[in-house]
Amino acid sequence: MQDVAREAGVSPSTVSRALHTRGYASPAVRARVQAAAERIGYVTDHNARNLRSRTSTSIGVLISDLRNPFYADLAAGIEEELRAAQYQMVLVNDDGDPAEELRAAETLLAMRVPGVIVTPVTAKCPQLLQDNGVHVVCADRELGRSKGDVVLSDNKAGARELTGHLLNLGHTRIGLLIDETKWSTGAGRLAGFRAAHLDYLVDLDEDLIAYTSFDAGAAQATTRKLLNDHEVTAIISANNVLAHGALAELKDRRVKIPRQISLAAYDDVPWMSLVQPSLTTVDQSTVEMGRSCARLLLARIRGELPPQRRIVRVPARLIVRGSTGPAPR
Amino acid sequence: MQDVAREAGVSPSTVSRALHTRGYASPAVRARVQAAAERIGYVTDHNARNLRSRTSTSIGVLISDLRNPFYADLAAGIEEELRAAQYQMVLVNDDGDPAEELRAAETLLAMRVPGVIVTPVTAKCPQLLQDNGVHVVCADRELGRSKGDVVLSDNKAGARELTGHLLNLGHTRIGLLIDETKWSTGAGRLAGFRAAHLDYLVDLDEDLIAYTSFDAGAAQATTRKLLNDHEVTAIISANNVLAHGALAELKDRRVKIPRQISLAAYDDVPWMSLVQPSLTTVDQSTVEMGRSCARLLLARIRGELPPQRRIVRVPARLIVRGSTGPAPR
DNA sequence: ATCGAATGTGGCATCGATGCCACATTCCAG
DNA sequence: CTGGAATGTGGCATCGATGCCACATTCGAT
Repeated sequence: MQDVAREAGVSPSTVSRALHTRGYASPAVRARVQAAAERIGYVTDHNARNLRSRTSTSIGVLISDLRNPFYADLAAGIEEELRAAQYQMVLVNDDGDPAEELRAAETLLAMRVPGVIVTPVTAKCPQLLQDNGVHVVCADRELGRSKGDVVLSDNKAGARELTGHLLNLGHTRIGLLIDETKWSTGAGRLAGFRAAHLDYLVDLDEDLIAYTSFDAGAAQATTRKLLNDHEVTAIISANNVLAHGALAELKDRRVKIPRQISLAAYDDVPWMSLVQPSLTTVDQSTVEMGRSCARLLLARIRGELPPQRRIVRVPARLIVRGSTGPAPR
Repeated sequence: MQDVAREAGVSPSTVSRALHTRGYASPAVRARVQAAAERIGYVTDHNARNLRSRTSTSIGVLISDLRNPFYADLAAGIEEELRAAQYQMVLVNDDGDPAEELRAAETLLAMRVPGVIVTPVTAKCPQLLQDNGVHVVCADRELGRSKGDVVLSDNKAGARELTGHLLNLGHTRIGLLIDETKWSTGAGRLAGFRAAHLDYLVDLDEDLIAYTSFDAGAAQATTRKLLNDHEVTAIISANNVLAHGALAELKDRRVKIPRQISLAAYDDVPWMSLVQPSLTTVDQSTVEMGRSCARLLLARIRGELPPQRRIVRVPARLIVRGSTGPAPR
């Protein structure tokens, strides 16, 4: 910047004003400075600016697994919105590991980011960040009674609609493949599943709720067990990973979908419309969810929001495709 | 840091040495300083450190579309390796738009990142970065005769093996669905396609090379045209997006795969093993490719490499599944 | 006992951008 | 024609970490 000042024949202070802040600067000087900057290829040093102004335009994004299209879409939505607002995205995978997550949070603190978007694994992580004055938006899930802003899919409504769709087709024994119910995500989907049974006055056999772990292989094994031990005419999987496992098992068994068994999933991802038959799913508008997170966070950073926490519920949409049909009688 | 110094009863210089650099610092003082830092929750300010040392531990990653599993896997591999080395990933989507790409490059310059990994859209972008002393690794493709390091899938070998597999099954009229051949990626795959025909002494009908654009819808239309205008017994699509379009068209036509037509694709992504029949593909080890990029870049940054450019070719692996079979006679 | 090396520690300038304050110039009103 | 506001511009300290240099202390060797 010194160089630009020399080149333009003004002081560094003036250069700063001319290029960035909206302080006094005559049009003539402004033009001259800009020309000079252009000429010598000057690029502002973010580190210096950040140091001085005690902030940064980088936003931390902490997710579990970029290879899962759900997180990838979420990140894509976030990035899109941040980029439009001239912010940068620092992306960290935590692999669902609390230790990694905490380490990442510390790194982001060191970077003095003004905000972080996180799909939290542990409540400690958002806590640590907030304690240090960093704005936090939790995405996709809520841990216990947290304090900060949060953006969620309307899990209960979505699962209720999906389950209702199957009940309406005459299914009365529907298996639910689910991995966790401690976080709001799983809890909501389970609640929706239950609610739909109430809506249709169908008794819910608790044994048909098959708990598994967040892993396609495990989901396949659990599906196998479910099918061996119980009579079901339909299966709902609580997310795209579990759907993968369930479908693999049905495929192995050469079960006719939906003639013998209907299959449906929460969280629509591209492959679900490519398989034969294509899967009935709930689209949770993941990209839009990402955008919402970013918009909310930016508004918070700019101080445009009242202090109380905001909960954004992104509507879920049922997409009926070929994998669900009338219950075999 | 001042606070830590006061807390520990030493000077800031000593704190710096005790915590970070490997200068003189007695074990006693070092321990005392660390305890003090811990107590008041001190976290190094990266901005200050970066400013002073004229560098940064953030690495820029410029890709076209995070929602495409290819790029997501690439980014995941990069992030994994960077994180292990205590670097951060600043991820930017350029949507394949040269203007966005250039804008992103400027932002990364402003951040004073020591290196960037990019799937380049324009040669200008790596050029600009290199001119400003930033190390660049190009991933997945090479533009013209570029100067820098590059990590590529062994496109020619992979495509040759895949095409050979089909020729070996007796197919003599194989359609190739491809979007571009100006970049090394498409050029390599096309070259492999040709080479295989030579290997098997099969005349290649140039009309069977169907040029389309990087978009599933367009690929579907192009596939339709290909099937309408020509007799083919097999189709190869040059990447996962085009495969999506091709499969959609075959599905619409209720073509029996592989009885009537065999389908194969370059770039294995998860859905390809889920569809019925599952697709024969070439796995380009995308995650490993990402890791390679990061390793190469870090080595470059650390000055561990000789000056001449390095070209890493990641082996591609043919995966034969159910979508390819003997040519109908 | 004395000198010089070895080993720690503090002082201070520095990285580049910013924003406050002071100062210079222009301009209009009285 | 003069005083004071209005409008620009430069000087300087500052953000926090670093690394050089100088200095202080300890220790062993002669």
